[in-house]
Amino acid sequence: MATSTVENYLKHILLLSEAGAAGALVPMGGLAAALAVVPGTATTMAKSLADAGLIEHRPRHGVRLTAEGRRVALNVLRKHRLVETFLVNVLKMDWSTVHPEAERLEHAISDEVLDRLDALLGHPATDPHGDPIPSAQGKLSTEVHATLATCATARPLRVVRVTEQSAEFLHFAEKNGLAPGATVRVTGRNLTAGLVTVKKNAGRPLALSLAAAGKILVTPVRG
Amino acid sequence: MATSTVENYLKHILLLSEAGAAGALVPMGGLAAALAVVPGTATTMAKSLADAGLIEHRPRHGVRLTAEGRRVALNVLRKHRLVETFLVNVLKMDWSTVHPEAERLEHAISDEVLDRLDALLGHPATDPHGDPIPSAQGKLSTEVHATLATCATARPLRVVRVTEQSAEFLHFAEKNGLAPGATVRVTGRNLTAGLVTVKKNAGRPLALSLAAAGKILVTPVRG
DNA sequence: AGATTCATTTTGACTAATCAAAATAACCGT
DNA sequence: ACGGTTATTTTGATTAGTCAAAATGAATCT
Ligand SMILES: [Mn+2]
Ligand SMILES: [Mn+2]
Ligand SMILES: [Mn+2]
Ligand SMILES: [Mn+2]
Repeated sequence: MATSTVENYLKHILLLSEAGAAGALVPMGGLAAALAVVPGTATTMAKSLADAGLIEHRPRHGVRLTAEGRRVALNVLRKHRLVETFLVNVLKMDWSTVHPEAERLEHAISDEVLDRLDALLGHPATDPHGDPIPSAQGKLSTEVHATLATCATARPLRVVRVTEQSAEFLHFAEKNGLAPGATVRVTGRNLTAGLVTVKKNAGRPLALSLAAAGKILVTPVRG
Repeated sequence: MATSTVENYLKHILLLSEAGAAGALVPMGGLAAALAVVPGTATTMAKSLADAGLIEHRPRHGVRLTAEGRRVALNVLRKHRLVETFLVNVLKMDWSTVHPEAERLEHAISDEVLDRLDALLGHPATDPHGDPIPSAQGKLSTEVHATLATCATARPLRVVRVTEQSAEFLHFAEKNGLAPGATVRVTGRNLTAGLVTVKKNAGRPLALSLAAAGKILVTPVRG
């Protein structure tokens, strides 16, 4: 069985490669940063993961998951996101606090428990943050969404995902009605000032930095 | 934070000391066996737990939990048994398979999740095996029960606890109507042959070894 | 009491995971 | 094509946890 450490490396390689261009190598620097280890540690680990056939390591360039590594990573990610969903939907925990819990639980639950959680929750497609939950068959939705920093202005939008796990940001998003499911409109965007203004249906306008706006993924409201 | 290893050592010291005489030292041999490590490993660990103030180590004699060690051990045991209860009552898993799951989950859930599970389950007093769940305040029921090997014969009894976690034995107990809640009577007991015969209300008699019978704890049926 | 047995501790070695700091290779701008 | 900047890898050391096997102490049995 893969250790928690190995699972974390694989999961983060998956997340970083999903974030980057298709087929691109994940550089060691980014991986080390994501795992909060020093670069040399990531290199050492990369060598051993490559020996185990879980990743492909192009020295000095980066790493990529093998088919087997991807399978393991998707399983861990599925556990992570289903656990978050369970903690919020069943235990009624706040969506801003469940990430660190899931970070540990993802390594502790069996596939059997995973399946039962999935059934209990009604086979959800996304977790409380709108992050897609890999299917039992290992399919991970790659649907690409606009963000408050890039979407069309003036038209009504539905928030579908918040790509940040810090409690601070999640609290802020919730407090300001920017949690998944909410409806908003972008009323202004100033690229040079790096500022985005949004408005809730009947609310006061809210200003966001481009960086913050880029973390709120939206889709045009059907209608 | 205590590592999983430390938590396991403390939990097993607690279980062994509850099993033995009050105030008695837990010998290293038993501890090593319970943890499935070689005796030297247990000794090494005992020294470091003693340094951390979690146990008292009388070299060549055994170990005992300090107040702080007991507090940690009870918290882990509470997590273990509440997790087992959750897995059986909510996820509908078989009582014979939940122990190994809980063995890992007990180290992964926070006190926050623990409290919410406890509330979700309605503050249960015992887990699916009848094992008492330590209270949030750290009280562990020490109620002592008769077993099928020691109880009065002929009179109707209620099974209250099964003190074995192997799937084999639990399966056997369930298949033969000896799970907690069941009603039985001891129809015969031959100490020299080491055999106990029990009968379910309207069932065929069942023969058990004294060793097996000693693992089924019972209480006289109120009437 | 003395010798034997048994449990416990010690010693030396190993694996997984990590860091600090030095060495090295790739990249980039001129 | 060269030199400098930056990312990556190497090297040497550390910590937690473990085992095998030798050494030691406690207990038991004549
Ligand atoms: Mn994790
Ligand atoms: Mn999430
Ligand atoms: Mn455990
Ligand atoms: Mn139990």
